[in-house]
Amino acid sequence: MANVFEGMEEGFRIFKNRDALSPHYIPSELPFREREISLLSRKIAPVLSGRKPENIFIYGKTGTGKTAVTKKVLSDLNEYARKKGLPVMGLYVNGRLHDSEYKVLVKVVKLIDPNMDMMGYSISAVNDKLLETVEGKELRLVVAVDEIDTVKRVSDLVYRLNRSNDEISRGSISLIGISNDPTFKDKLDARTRSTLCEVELVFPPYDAEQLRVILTQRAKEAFVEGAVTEDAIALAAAYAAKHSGDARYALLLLLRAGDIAEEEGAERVERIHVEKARKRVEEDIVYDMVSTLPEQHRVLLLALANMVLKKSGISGFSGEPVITSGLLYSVYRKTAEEYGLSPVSDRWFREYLNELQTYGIISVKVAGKGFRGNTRIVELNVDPSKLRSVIEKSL
DNA sequence: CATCCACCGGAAATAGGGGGGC
DNA sequence: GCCCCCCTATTTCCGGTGGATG
Repeated sequence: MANVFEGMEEGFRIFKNRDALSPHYIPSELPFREREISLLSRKIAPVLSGRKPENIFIYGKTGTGKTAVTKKVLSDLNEYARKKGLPVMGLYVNGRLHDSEYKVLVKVVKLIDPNMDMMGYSISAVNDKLLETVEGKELRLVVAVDEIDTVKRVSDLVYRLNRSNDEISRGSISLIGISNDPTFKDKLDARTRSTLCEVELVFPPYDAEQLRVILTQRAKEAFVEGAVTEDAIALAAAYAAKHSGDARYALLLLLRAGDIAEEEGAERVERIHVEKARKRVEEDIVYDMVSTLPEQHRVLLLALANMVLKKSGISGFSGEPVITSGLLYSVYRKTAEEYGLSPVSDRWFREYLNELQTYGIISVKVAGKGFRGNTRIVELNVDPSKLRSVIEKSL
């Protein structure tokens, strides 16, 4: 019998290193972010000479390089500190995965020393452990909390970490908060805002030309030489520029175009593959947002998607149907029951709505005139039919 | 203009899961 | 194993809020 792998390398004539296009890949060079990198590192640099850096707030739309820049700067910081033998540590925590003051603290302790797992201990025990460790080792920490807007009761976290500096005689803890929600800063109370936002850094979206350069650079790493045309790259860049300059979208587009070219057995990635990739990328993005959500959130979204598709709602001024929260709640209840789930109370439903809004999947605004009282109108920010198919598959 | 309605969101109460100490 | 502690998710309770209604 012939070797089962016979001829299989044929499939790899498009990609050389597919990972280079993945959203998690951190390239060694970040074009058009030199200014941000140098600003951020300069603001952090005092930590190397034993002073506590100011807290930093980073804001920018998705796919503007906030995470990549932060990770790059932190990893350079760690490398430099290791080389010089300095007790300096840059830590990265994702707020969506660690969405409470408690979870962030536990994660920070675990990042300092992977053997320390404080899960289950009281928050004050975790905090004491953290302070004791920082003081004992004279650690100077820079803690970056990505997607900080998804952390519940952020102000408690910011306040606690900041106050820690007063309670220890040696070492320090500085914060970097990262958010893509433009309203997040306004939602903070004045004291938290002035604490967290001592320094602010805004990341602008990329334009089409910049995206083209970024894609070209990544394509060099990702594709076999000559396996992608400049045309295809330019088109992907143009689409992404329209998509609010989102580099992640651009990379995903090229990745999917490559997949499609490979599936079709094409020699190289051309414009047509980028065109075809668009649909799949839209689904990828919806899937990304939805797949990690709890069941109840998905049911709620399914109910909403169905309502949008059926256009069954209450008519506003202009006569076009709008979906009020109360109406959505009753549809959600029915949907939940259809799937054999017990629906949550209306109070918790409102909490879900707010969470989904911070995730950016839906928008909620007060109805105002034309509607009774504090009624809010819910809008879906993604394609309803794609959302429905993704959720139905997952339930 | 008083009252009603539809919903908002804080606070307290409750259930449950993880963990230590003995 | 039992008891108590802490965090988290969820329910229950309830006092707003602001436009609609008569």
